[in-house]
Amino acid sequence: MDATQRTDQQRSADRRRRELLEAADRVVLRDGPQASMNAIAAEAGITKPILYRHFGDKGGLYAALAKRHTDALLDSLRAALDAPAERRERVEATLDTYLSAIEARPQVYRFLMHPAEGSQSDQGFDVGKHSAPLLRRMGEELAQVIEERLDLGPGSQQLARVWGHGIVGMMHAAGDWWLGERPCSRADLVRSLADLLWGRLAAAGDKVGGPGF
Amino acid sequence: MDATQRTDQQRSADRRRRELLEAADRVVLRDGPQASMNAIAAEAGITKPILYRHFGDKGGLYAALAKRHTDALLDSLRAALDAPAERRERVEATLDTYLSAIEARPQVYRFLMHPAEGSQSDQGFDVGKHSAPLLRRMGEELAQVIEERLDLGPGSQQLARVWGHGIVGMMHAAGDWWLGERPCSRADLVRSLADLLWGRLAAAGDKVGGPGF
DNA sequence: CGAGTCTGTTACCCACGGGTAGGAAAAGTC
DNA sequence: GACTTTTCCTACCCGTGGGTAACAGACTCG
Repeated sequence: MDATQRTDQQRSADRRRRELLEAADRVVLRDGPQASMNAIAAEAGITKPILYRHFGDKGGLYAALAKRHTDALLDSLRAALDAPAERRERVEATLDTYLSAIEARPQVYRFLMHPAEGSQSDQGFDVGKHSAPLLRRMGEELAQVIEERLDLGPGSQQLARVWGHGIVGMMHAAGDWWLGERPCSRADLVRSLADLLWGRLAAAGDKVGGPGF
Repeated sequence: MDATQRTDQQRSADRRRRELLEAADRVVLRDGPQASMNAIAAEAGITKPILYRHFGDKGGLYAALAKRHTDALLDSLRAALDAPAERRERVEATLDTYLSAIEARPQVYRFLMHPAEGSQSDQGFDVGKHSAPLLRRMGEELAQVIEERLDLGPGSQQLARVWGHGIVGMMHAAGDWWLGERPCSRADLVRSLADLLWGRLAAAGDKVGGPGF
């Protein structure tokens, strides 16, 4: 049990771990949030006990998996948010980044959004609650960016958080619906959402002949 | 099997059905989307086969349950949306109506939002897809109202749908987050969201000293 | 009274999914 | 080559949950 041996073992263990996570990825990509440990083990070409040796239990695997994707997506979003451009442009870039991601791997993001679903033994305590599901994390992250950069007057912190979560929810729901129906191009969707955030709802005139909205 | 007998039977069957639905309600209220047929039968004081006689299968019960609440909530929302007041006031009333509802019965609405979760035999076809879960229906409904009453110029139909789903998602996510953390009063939340829809995001000035957002 | 039916119950089937024990096999060790 | 140790797989346990078959009592009707 000397040092070099230790590192060798750890190296191989890490490699294995990565492989397993990638297999899990593929399964989630195919089965969505319903992915079972059996299926994941099968996909990885190994058997369940190994999975359990590596991740402890299902929650552990899920957490590892979630962390991976969540971090990746959040990095992309931060990049879009930090680009040197006008505010509107950056908002559009951020929306587009998110939509591209869910478009490329819808099942994965369904899994990330609702980590609790598909589990039956986790009845007692909701995994989603303490694994900080993607939506919450994105909301908080966005809130922070807003609060940092915008001058919102008194109560700005509260306001920023509400907006953060609200905007993320808007993005998510619109994205979900759009994925299902594909009623327009991604660019159109981005523009429409940005328009909404830019106050076009309040600015629009009442339709002639009808009761005002 | 003459006519009056038929009606008697039907009457009693209907009453029973209502009782069962109310029991199911209570269970969902307690257990959320994980409510099982066993639990519901127990709560109703009867046994599973009766449930199955009345609703066919789990999907049937879920659909009936969902329809009930969905219709009720949508009616409230329509009422708020149709009130004789200014646009901003009506938007706030609608937001407040929704938030009151989820505040009163959070588990029920978690169930309505994600009808697919907690089911294991429905793997093949997603119940949520054809039972038009609450979020989608609200989105479409709102889209219709927007499109009917607002003059949005060319592409108004598309725009209205995007906005409908987007606003509903915003409401939902913000509501979810708010329920979990209670960072402010309902009224504050309503005002903040309305501000967001009114374009304060675009109108806000950059914070002095930082990079613009 | 006896035949059919409606209602409800018990008791079960079956599949699934998380999680683990215990033995086979492979790899290192003297 | 025999002995230990580690690694991994087979085979299973257990709880759960949807769904059903088969039986038991009430009620009707001839």
